[in-house]
Amino acid sequence: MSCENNIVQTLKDAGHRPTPQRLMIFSVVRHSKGHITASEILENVKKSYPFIDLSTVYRTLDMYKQMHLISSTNLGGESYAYEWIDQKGHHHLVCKICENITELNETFMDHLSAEIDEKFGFQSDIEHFAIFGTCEKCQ
Amino acid sequence: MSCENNIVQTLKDAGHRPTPQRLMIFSVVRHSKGHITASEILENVKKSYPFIDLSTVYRTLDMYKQMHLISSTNLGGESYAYEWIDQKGHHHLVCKICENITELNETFMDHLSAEIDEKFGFQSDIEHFAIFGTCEKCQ
DNA sequence: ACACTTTATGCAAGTATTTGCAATTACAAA
DNA sequence: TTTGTAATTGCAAATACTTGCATAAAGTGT
Repeated sequence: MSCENNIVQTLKDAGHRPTPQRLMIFSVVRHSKGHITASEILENVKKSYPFIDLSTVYRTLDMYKQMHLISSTNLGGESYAYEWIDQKGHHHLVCKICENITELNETFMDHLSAEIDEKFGFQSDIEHFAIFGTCEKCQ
Repeated sequence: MSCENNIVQTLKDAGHRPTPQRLMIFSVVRHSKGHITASEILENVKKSYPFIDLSTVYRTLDMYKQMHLISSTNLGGESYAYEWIDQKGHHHLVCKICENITELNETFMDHLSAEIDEKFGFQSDIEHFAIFGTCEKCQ
């Protein structure tokens, strides 16, 4: 999948229209370092196109999510964190005491995924998980 | 932990007051078969005490959650599903196509938990997880 | 270019959940 | 019992996200 360069084609192939709003939202999420919230996306897109509505942002994010191009995660804050999905999904350990977030780029989830597929024939979409708990320092 | 009979003592031990509202909410969640939503809890409690407010329900659920007495899960619907935690946490496989939910009472998550603890010294609270994906029939 | 069909957008109103605050209640100390 | 203090409640208002609907834009055929 050539998500990087060819979002227009990717959208068309999936039967969706490559509207300016969708491309702008793509661009903001794609070039944001790490997580970004829906209203941050809105503010960013508004710099180039002030008339965009939050509902369009949410609808577009939903669409990209269904296409597995972005992930959304509840990281314990008040709003969801969105992120462009690169090659390997990644996960987070969120400490409920100090609120620190550790990245988990390992293949832990791949094992789990494989086990679930084997036992239940269920293909899991584990692209981005947040696991809550207590970190080493705070125990 | 004697969650079943002695909620009053459990609350006191944790430094919380066993108010009528909290006991009623406990009772509704404890005796509900399976998942229940915040507004279902509200409606149930209102049968005995019509003046209770939704915010009290949410605050009480948060408190029980922090005490690890209940779990809350986004099962893909519009509102969160709450559930009393019994001995063993359990998990769900939610099919995004047919929306069917499979229970996952196995120890899959225990392995994962142990691995994370080993590598990162991070104690994870994995009591109730929902894993989204595609079930066997819908693939 | 023109007309036609379908999809996507913006707006306004809705739902789920959270928060601030003044009034009330639980509990402990006198 | 009475009184004082801190926790808890209900209410109202806020926030995050979703949905319905009329208009506008995109894609297709002529």
